Amino acid sequence: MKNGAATVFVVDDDASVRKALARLIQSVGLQTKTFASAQELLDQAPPEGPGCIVLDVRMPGLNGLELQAELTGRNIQTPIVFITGHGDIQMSVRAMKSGAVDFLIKPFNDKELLGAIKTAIEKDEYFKAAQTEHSEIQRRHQTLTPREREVLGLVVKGRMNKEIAAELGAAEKTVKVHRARVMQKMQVQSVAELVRAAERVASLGS
Amino acid sequence: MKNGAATVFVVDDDASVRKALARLIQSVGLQTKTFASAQELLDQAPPEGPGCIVLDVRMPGLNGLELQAELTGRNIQTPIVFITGHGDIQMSVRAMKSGAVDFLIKPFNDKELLGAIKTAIEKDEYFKAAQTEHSEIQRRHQTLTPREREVLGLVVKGRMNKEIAAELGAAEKTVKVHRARVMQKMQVQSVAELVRAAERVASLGS
DNA sequence: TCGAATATGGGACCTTAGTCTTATGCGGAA
DNA sequence: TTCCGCATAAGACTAAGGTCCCATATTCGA
Repeated sequence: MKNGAATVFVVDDDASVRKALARLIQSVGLQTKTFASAQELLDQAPPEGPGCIVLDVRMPGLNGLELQAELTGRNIQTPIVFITGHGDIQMSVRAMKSGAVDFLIKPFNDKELLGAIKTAIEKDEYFKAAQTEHSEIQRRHQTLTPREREVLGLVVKGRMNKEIAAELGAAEKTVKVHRARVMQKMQVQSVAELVRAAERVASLGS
Repeated sequence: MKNGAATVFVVDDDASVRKALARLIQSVGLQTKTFASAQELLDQAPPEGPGCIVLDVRMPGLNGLELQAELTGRNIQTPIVFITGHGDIQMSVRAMKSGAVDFLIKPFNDKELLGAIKTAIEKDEYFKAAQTEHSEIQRRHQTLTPREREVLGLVVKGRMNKEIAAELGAAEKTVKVHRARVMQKMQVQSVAELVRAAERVASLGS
């Protein structure tokens, strides 16, 4: 993975820790942005490129877990690596259940952290790629008219044109017209591709 | 979910804890089986119906994490709820990263445990259902001859018979024959269904 | 009120896919 | 050697899908 373009967002209220983390992370060629509090990160626009968040659990103001929840609420799923000096098991379990990539306790060795960051960034890259593809298909699906969506639904269920016509109370000819437009708008050349595209639309709500 | 038929496997080296857990779990109508050690559980045949494992981390012999790894190695993915008196964060994180449903520390309240068990059983039911369907499709796929598999691959890519014929160096007529047999053996009536079936085969290796 | 988007559908054709029957060649197992 | 599974394929259709061009009706917003 070309982690070179990735950015690691470091959130810790201790300036010296931020500095040390930034130095370590930069030493492997990653970009860093540091924040002294959860709020500072939230005020930032959501990141563009791939990246991850390295987050201290205990901080004044919003703590790490609260920030994680807030990000989830805003539908920002940048992977999070927690670090902490004084954590407990409940905290770590809660963080992991909420999807954290790792939860490290200080002092941790550099390799551990860098390994977790690498995993997190790869996860983000993978997710963002899937996301991009998915939203493109979603966009196309939204250009369909209601009737075209109905036809699409029945086509991907394997119905024949005549069956679709019967179910919708229309002429087979009309179904063909809708169907052709669906293929055009979804930008697919075959039923097989159409089925795959439709599966992805279905997989994340309409 | 009809958790009524589900079985909870309790593994703890302390007989009094086993007894208490069994009583609690049975009080909500679930079956229990208790084991004094990881090895005892492993000696048992893998469970048939839906269920989950409630597992103490610290035990003589194989500990909880080792048992989890061993089960994973044997491809048994019954969900695990860990409980512990003396755990640390590393342990909990490792358990969660390996897919544990929850990691509770004693003393926990009954609702917490029962909630985790409920989640775990639902997960198992969901997984087992998907598993069953998947292995059926897999079974059908294995009845295909090598040539039929090639044709299947190209059909679900959206290729036309004539294209498939060209790619395989065969007559279009022959492709039609293979294709018809593929539809029969995979027990589908349409290309749409075939694509979906093939996706599932592809999703878990050949 | 007028044009754009939507849904409808006929007619004419061509291309693909599917079915049924029949048949050949090959290689391995009994 | 004989039979079976596999791959091959032609002939003769039937049916299903796709593509032109064309035309009508409704609705809705500018």
